[in-house]
Amino acid sequence: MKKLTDEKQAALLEAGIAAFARAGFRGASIGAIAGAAGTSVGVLYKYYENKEAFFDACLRHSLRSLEALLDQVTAEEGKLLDSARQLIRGLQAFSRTHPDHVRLYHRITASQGAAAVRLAGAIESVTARLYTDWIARAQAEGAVRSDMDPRLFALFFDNLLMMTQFTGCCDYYRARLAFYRDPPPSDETVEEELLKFLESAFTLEQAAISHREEERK
Amino acid sequence: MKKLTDEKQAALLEAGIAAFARAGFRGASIGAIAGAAGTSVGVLYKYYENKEAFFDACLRHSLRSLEALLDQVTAEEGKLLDSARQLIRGLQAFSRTHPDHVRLYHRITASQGAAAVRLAGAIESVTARLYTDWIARAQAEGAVRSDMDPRLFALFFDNLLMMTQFTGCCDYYRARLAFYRDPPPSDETVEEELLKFLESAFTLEQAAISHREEERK
Amino acid sequence: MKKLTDEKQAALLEAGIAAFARAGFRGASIGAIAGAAGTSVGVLYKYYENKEAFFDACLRHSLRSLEALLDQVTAEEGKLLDSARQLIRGLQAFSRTHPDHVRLYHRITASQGAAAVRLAGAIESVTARLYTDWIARAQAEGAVRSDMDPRLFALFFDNLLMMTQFTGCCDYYRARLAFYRDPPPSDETVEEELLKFLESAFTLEQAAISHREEERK
Amino acid sequence: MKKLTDEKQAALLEAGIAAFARAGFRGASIGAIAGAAGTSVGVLYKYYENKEAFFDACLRHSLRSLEALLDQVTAEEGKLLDSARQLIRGLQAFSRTHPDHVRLYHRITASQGAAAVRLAGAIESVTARLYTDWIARAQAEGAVRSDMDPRLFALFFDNLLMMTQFTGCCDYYRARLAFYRDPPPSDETVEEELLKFLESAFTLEQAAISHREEERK
DNA sequence: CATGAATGAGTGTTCATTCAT
DNA sequence: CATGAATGAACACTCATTCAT
Repeated sequence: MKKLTDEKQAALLEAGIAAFARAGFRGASIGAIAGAAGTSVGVLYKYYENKEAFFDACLRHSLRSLEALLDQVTAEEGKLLDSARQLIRGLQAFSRTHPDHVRLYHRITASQGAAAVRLAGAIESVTARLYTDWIARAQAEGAVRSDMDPRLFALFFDNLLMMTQFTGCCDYYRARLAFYRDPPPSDETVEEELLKFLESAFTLEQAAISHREEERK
Repeated sequence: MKKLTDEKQAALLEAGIAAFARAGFRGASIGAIAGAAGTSVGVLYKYYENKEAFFDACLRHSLRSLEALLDQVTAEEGKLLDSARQLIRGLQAFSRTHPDHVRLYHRITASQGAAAVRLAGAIESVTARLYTDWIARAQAEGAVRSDMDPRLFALFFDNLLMMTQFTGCCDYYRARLAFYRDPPPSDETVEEELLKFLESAFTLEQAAISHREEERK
Repeated sequence: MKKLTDEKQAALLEAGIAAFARAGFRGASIGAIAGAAGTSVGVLYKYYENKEAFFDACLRHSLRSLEALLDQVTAEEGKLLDSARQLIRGLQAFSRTHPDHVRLYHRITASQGAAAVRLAGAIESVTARLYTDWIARAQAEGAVRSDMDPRLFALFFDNLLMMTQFTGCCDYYRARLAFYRDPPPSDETVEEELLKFLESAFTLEQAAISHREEERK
Repeated sequence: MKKLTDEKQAALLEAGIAAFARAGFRGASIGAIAGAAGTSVGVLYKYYENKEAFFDACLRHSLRSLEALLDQVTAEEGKLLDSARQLIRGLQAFSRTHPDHVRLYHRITASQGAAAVRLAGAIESVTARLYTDWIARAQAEGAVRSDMDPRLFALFFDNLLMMTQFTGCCDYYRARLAFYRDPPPSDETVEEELLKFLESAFTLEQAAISHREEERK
């Protein structure tokens, strides 16, 4: 009986994620979600106080799957760019298998107020420390330019990863991509080019400095 | 009374932008918007056929201010990074003065379906060409590494700019920033570090190649 | 200036009659009526306290044109059936030239409450007396069967005239006619048959009585 | 609770009939109807897609009771005037027990456009054939004058029945009746006089012809 | 304990009515 | 005195939430 409950709960959350991702908070209907999950609205309201609480639960559920992905990548220590490559591939795969989770994640970033702040903490506290550590360690090893703030570079790194993920799932970003490259590039091409971008962004301090000095003359 | 019309119209659009940014298309209430603008629903429906038409008008109004910014930057031809600096500063200023416009823009990117595609066209067709041209020209001049796809690098460039803008306005991204740097960096610091990031990402092909070759050994 | 006002007033009433006849009280729009009459809503509200008052005025105006028709027929004294023929022809002609007036008249009969009672008085007090007198006089002259109540026969007579008129103008009754005769009969045929119907209804007392007595045996 | 469903449904339809009869389609308020039926708007919209669908259901409900009456009269074959007497009595009783149904029927006859035509078909296709057949058969049997168009006489017959019914229910027609007979006649008197009227209208061809010929001399 | 019918507050939208110009 | 923009009450309709079964 308990297991049935867990299954129902998972079904509700998945149905909720799909509905909220597709139609947004207001556009999604509690009745339709309960129906899609094979239960009734009454059950949903036994577990969750109201629509907002259920939405939060969907978000948290969605984040848990992202966290699982990150844990996997974090486990294997390696060179910064190798880890980045793993991450990019993992996120691209995740986008293909769980597009609704990504779309919902994107919706989170649009929410305002205290809830947004709380949710940001749930996922970003991990990645921020992880990426910053990666870069700081690479910096200490001399593999990455030293005249930069590892925390902000970690942020830029994360920014590029997030946008790459959104571009794979959200209609707007997909349409936008077509303005840059039509037909759209393969996952492999994006991976390759993004790594190129990151590689030279992270390295090559001396040349950068000399380049800048030349310009100033 | 006729003189007031223009002011009222602007007030309606600003109130609409704020409301749509906060609560999304369905979540925003026409009555509340009219009230916030100091008018009545009837006036709104004199100008706009329905909620969707009003939403479109809000978007167009919002885009006009962004386009004005782009025009300004486009006007002054210069080095890629100088233009980038202008753009970053402009967007940061825009985020400070029109946070709701940025939030609304972010909302749009979360929408699904045909509307999202249409909107992407309205906004991105300009920037995609602009950035791609910048980078391709810089590449031709030898100021930018040649072993990259200018179109995808333009996309990454735009990605970083968009995220920088969102970070200045959206609660989620602001909270996220705090995990990377608390207290948050000043606009100037972000500008400086982002330019560093871009500069080395765009330049220094040889070093990048040699660096990669060394790693492979 | 006074004349202009009278013209405007007439234009308003005609526009109102057309609109109310077509769309009913709620369906007709004050703004559209004022526009069709070439004036503004303000003028309408100078003359009439509200929509209901204006509707009443339209009804009264509509009745005045019917009264004019009746006065004309009443003027020429003659045999009952000759007068009936005049009346039928007059009403048929009126239906052709003023269909909206007839439709509005039909709407009146659907209104409820004190207003309906008041309006009934405006027109029916005339016809009731007129028809009753006709029949009573014909009865006295021996031209009409004597074993009937002239007042109720006058009512039946009026009923048939009203329905004939409505059948000429109102969509429902026109469609209904098609179930009785398709293609619909000409005005002349209706006139002829209706007179036949009335003629034998009014006359032939003896035969009627003997016929009834036979049945009872 | 399920048992209540049928009662509530009937209550809704009756409340709807009363409201539509009083105020017309646009004038009647769904909220007020639901309130009068002792339920909420939500229930109404569970059963009916929209106001129009509910209006149609009210009409159908109303027509069912009329059809039941007609079926009853049709079942007992008999002399034309006996059937007419049954019909008159039935309609008078119907007017007493279901005045709102009759008022609604009268409203329908005032509607314009395609809806009116459709409704006319739903209602009149039955009666038109029934009455025409009656009269044609009576004509063949020699019980009714032969020099008339049975279809138009059936129409006049129906006209008189309809007006008799309306006179029992609609304020306007009731007030009008008072101008013909005050105090108003009993149902029995109306029945008696109307049958007299119909009887001689339908019969006595020879006398009619001779009467007419005499007049022409 | 699950269900889903009932509720009714809230939405977009219209339009009679007012009143500043 | 005419105008028609502004008002806001009222409507059809939806859907989160409750609770009798």
